[in-house]
Amino acid sequence: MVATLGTRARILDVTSRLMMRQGYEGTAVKQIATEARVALSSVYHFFPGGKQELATAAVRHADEHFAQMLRDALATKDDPADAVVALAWVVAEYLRDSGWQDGCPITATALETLGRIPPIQQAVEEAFERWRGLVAEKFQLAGIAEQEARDLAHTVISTLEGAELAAQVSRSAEPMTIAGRHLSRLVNTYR
Amino acid sequence: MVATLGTRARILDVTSRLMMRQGYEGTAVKQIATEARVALSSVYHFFPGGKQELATAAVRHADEHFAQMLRDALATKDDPADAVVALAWVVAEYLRDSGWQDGCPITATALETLGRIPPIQQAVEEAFERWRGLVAEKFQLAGIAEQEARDLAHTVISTLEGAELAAQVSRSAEPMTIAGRHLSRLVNTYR
DNA sequence: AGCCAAGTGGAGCGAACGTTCCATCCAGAG
DNA sequence: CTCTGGATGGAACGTTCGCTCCACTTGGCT
Repeated sequence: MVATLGTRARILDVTSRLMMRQGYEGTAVKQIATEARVALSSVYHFFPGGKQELATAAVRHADEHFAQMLRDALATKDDPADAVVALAWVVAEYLRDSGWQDGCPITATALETLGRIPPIQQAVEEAFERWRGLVAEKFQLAGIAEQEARDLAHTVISTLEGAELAAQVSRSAEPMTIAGRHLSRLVNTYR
Repeated sequence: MVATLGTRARILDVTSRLMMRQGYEGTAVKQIATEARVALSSVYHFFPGGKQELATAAVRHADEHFAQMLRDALATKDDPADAVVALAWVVAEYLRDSGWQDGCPITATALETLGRIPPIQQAVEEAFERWRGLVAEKFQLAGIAEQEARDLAHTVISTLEGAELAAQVSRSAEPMTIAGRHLSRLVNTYR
């Protein structure tokens, strides 16, 4: 049913965008319904588990979307150090284009619900694990040993995550470009 | 008036702790008053600007507290690479001791209110700037050039920030220890 | 044509939200 | 002792929250 998929997808899109900017508690179900041009009852029709189920699904939705962005950015360069710089650059563009309003799509929701809404925390954990996996895979293909590649991926994701926040707060791409430069330097020490 | 100072300080302590764990929207003024064992009217007596003024003050309060922790950790080692490892270690201990519930005291509030409550955003910006300044100062004292020290401080704070989140989500100190190791390696490439 | 399930619209629930108001309390100044 | 102003306790405000319910419309099947 095309209309069904369209409506459901629209709800998820709006939810992940709003929760990215306002967090979990700061986003009302009514606002989601309004901005998605959908009846409030439809939200509960598609997500009978209510706000928690909706938020969990939105985290997974954003996870896939962000992972695709990472894949595309990593694929533009063969050299792992160059790829990391490209990663930082793509993310920086994405932040700037939103007027520094958008950042990591799940961080705000994650921080608010940590230890209080387990299904959301698990979805966040899986998202981070997937993103690290993409980076680690790139490093291994470039000849970096498995354990080192995994550890590097940890730091790459952590650093980008923190730099995103710093860039948003200061409304400047500088934290991202600096992070990209330092990360590529770090990666280069492993070959 | 000792009691007055005590009450005000108690409100700020509770507010910063609650907002760290639940964010801005997720923390009710009534809950703050209850946990601080203070009358609700007292909260508005000390912070006539309401929740926004209270949150702004709480961010500044947490800023000072966290800065002191950074200062202490940095002072334990002379070598800048060792100091960064100590930093990561101290933060990791702090996270673990809270059962992975506490993290950076201002990140959750910052993300939720970005671009929507300017005074809070400014307080967050000043906090990050202060923390970076402490790290940069340490690097300069160790003979690293000013510009390089400042850039490194950017990445150190960003990486620790991101690693904190990863550690909280995965309930493991591993992201912090990996971050510390990589950051010290990065710092060592600058001498 | 008749039917059934998917999806909509809108009213309404109790609870919790931020905030206000004011009577009261109490320590220190005169 | 009285006076006074900072601080408190408690009730109450209008609004919004997440969520439920149900009559209704709609589009694809037999």
